[in-house]
Amino acid sequence: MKLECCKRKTNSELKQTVDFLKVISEENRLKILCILQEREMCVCEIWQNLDLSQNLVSHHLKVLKDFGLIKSYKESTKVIYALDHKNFNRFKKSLLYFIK
Amino acid sequence: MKLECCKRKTNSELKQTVDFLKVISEENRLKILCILQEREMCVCEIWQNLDLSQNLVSHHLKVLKDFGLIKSYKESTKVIYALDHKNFNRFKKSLLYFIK
DNA sequence: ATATAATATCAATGTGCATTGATATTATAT
DNA sequence: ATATAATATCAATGCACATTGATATTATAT
Repeated sequence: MKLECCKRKTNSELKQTVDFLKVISEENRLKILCILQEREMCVCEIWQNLDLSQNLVSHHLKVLKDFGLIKSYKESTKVIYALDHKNFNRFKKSLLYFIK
Repeated sequence: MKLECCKRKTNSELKQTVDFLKVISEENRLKILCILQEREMCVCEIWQNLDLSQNLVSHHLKVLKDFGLIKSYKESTKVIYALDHKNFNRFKKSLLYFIK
């Protein structure tokens, strides 16, 4: 019989956790999350803290947003990004179940 | 001026954390770590809990071992793998610094 | 000596995904 | 109307890495 962490039900949660890990295991995305833990920020501010092309920053922000780790709203020409604390905490909690 | 988490010194620790994340963001490797949190095990036992070819199990074990997350010793024809708790905890702690 | 069990290694293939360069969109200011 | 600033999208490229199939190694048992 398989161990608890390899059973079907647990496994689907493990897959979600793996997806979370894949999203945050990219240097610039982890940095962005790190940055947004300070406070919400517009793209240009985030950009200043990284060494990336503008479109690449945009791309990584999209990945994080699509996964639900950050959210955004417009303020005139700027777009402000902020952590989605609720989801972020949910994924962190899930992760800690697998790496106790 | 860049934020704390984007400064040079912090950044090198962030890179290590990213490498850790890359290693554990593979479904089967995360499972293996999960399994070995129960107790140490030989390859064939680990194998029974996964749905992988033998050589692929071997490959993932090597990745985990090279990175220092697990260690092994021989017992006649078998090879027993165990968590390297010290390193594992070190990386977990590092990770939690970036995703508070 | 030979066979078998347990594990590791190696070369080849395929794929996901970060990166790049160019262009589009949206909103404000003149 | 036009220009500029801020951000997003798109197509193309390249690379890291998981996967596969075949073979090698190591130790025990007969």
